[in-house]
Amino acid sequence: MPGSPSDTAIDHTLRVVGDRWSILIVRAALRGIRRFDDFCDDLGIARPILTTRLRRLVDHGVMTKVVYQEHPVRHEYRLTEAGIALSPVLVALVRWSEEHGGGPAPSTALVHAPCGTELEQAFWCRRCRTTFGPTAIRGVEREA
Amino acid sequence: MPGSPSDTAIDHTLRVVGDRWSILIVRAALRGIRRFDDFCDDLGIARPILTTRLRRLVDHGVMTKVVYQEHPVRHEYRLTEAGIALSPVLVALVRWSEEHGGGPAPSTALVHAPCGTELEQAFWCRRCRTTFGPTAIRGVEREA
DNA sequence: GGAGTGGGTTCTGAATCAGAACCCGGTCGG
DNA sequence: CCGACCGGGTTCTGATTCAGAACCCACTCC
Repeated sequence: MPGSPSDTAIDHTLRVVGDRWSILIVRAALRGIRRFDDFCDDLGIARPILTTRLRRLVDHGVMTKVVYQEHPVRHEYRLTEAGIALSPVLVALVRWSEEHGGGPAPSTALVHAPCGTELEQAFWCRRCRTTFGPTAIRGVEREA
Repeated sequence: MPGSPSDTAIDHTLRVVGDRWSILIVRAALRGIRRFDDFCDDLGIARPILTTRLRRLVDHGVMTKVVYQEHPVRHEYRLTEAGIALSPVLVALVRWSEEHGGGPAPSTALVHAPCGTELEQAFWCRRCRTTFGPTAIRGVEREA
């Protein structure tokens, strides 16, 4: 239901994060990882690929490269607001992995920080003040 | 915040849908596309790649290949329940594309079917009965 | 029996991936 | 002041994967 033929916005997004590594990099960053070598170790990604992925993410405003000390110059990579805004994608993927992905169960659960209850992800209609599932979604044409 | 180092469930999922095409194929399927050539035309994907992607999606239970007529035998590809359950990922991606993706705005809006209001996607805590954003998420270790 | 249709497979070359090795500026210990 | 080390890369090399065009085949329709 999202979009019409050759709707290119999502296509553009997938060019940025639509490979096996970028999403995992964002996920690692959400867990607090910031330094080149830590990404390497955590993800088991080859260094050259990490280089290109980080550069691409920076170019597209998902992460920023900041100097955290001079003498010697050292950088770290942080998520921007836009990067943090990818969380729903991550959460949706984690959810789906748990329920349908097969493979080993993840070792951590995602919870609502204030109360510790496992979170749910839902579609929300502000007019009806109700949550609903994917079958209640429709796509409508929007004027250009 | 999702998961711990080398949490392989999401990794496994990304091996299935973590390329530029699979997600777009699922999106097309959600729009009602079912036949090989229609996927080709709609997505502008090369045929051999579509072949491998469809096979992979079928192998992993995201889609099924069903015969919709004999004489001559014709198949179509439909989403399974698991495939439909990928909607939140799609929606999250579309949302992010609209807000942060740059590129052209999508031509369709996603709405709550019964009332036609544009939908929102949120995290929901059933205990607190409240929605919240990504900054209120925490990951906790789960016992094996 | 010739054209058309659905659903592919087989060729090519180009781009991308993965890993190991190397590099380079700076700092530290002796 | 010399060698080892660390963070953050780049450069090589081969194995996959991508993309596109062309081809194939069973079947139907005219």
